[in-house]
Amino acid sequence: MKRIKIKELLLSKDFGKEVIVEGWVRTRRGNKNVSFIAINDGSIIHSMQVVVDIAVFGEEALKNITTGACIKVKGILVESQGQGQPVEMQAKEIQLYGTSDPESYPLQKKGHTLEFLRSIAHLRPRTNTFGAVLRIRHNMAFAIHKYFNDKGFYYIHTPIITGSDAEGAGQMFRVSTLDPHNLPKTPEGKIDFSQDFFGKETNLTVSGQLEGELAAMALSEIYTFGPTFRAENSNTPRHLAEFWMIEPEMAFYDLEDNMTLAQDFVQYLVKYALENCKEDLNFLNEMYDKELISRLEFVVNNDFKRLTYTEAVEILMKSGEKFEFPVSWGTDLQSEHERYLVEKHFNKPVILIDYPKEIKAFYMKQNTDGKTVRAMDVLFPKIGEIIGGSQREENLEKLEARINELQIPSKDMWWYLETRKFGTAPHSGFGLGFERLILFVTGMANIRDVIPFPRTPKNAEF
RNA sequence: UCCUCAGUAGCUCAGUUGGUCAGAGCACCUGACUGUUAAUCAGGGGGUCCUUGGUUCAAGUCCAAGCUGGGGAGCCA
Repeated sequence: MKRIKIKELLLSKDFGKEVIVEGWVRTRRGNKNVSFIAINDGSIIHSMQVVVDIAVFGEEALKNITTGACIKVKGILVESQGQGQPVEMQAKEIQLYGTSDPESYPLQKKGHTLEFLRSIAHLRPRTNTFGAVLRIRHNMAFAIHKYFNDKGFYYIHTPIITGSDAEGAGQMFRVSTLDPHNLPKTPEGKIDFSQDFFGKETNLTVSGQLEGELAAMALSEIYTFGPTFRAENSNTPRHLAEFWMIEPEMAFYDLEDNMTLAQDFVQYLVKYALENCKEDLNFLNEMYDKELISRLEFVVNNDFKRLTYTEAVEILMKSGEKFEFPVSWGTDLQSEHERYLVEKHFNKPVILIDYPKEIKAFYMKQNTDGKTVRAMDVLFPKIGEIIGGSQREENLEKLEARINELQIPSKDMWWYLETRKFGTAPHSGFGLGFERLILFVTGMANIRDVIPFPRTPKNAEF
């Protein structure tokens, strides 16, 4: 007889049927005559209540069935006599797979702080909160592939090890097989990377965008979805050193098309969560954020406000709001400015476009005003920037001029520039931080609580 | 990296002007209870007061440095 997942059994009406469940004990309680075991197998947030007649099993047999233990139960599925669950199991046989010393098992029946759970990341998937977050995370990953597949986008695997620092997006993690205690040196005394594994200096990727553009110049509409690494010493609830990013890149899309896709994409994902993760969202709504579900519904049902950077600066200057940092055209907007626009002025997600070229990356399409570029940032309540993207500069001369202006070493970028040389095309794309999406969908406050094993400065445990 | 707050039992925390200050709740263990729902009730065990150094007759308490964590900022996704 095969086990049946608790998710399935809780919906079952096969009362009187003999079934098997396997899972981990959440709690056991009761008295001299009867014992109740809550067993959870992670298939759903709810546990199965197993009712044990102590006269049949004996107290000794139940002694090791403690919180955290793993057991197999064969029993009869019955309608629950108690409140709180529709069905329960009357135990006939119990097999103990693994004990769990209650003295040292760190998870209790009572709630723990998220900070403490981070220190036991190997066990926190066994909590209701992380079970919910991890199931939602899975559903969002699946929905991302489904969305793009249904739209005819192709999934491209861009390299994780890169030989170019093209984007210049902050500090990178070096990839090397050189012996750090005995580094080969060039005659000039510098490290001789020609002797390294790849014969050159290599790093972990900070973005798959440039390679994504290459694929879009052949397959029209593509997306990447992979790990991304930033060695920035960022200590905030919104940054990780290792995170996952989705980067669609589309030939023949202008910035308007790009914005339309970004909004449709995010709304699809949030709607997917509302429809497919109802039980987990209800739990998070109840325990962490009473406005979570209404906020998700609002995002699904309302267009994002689109406006230019210049318009945003005017709104901020006229707002009368006292900002810590003054607003002026040409400087990047501060968190407080973005929050004002999203949470106070428009009270909905905002897409800002046409930023000053000085504060944006070299590859963004230059506007005819000579001052701004076709950039877009999608700003969300509570988490700020969730998407950053742009229409790309497809004109070779303009792109090269910008590269020279910024003194970007273009030696390693010949292949990128050749897309503008051979059959260039208008195209656009954006990057969505996967964990930031999960933050928004789950209502969690810290990005370290939406990835199973967070990598942050001074922390690579587990 | 900067600003700021914190670190005392397995967890969450209290600990006053430096002088019975080693404490509480929960968890755990034992017992009671005829169906529990974070069960309830009674009892019990449990400590590197983050680390190092300093001030003092005396430091959980004051000072310095460091480590770790939270919040805010910057960088960004």
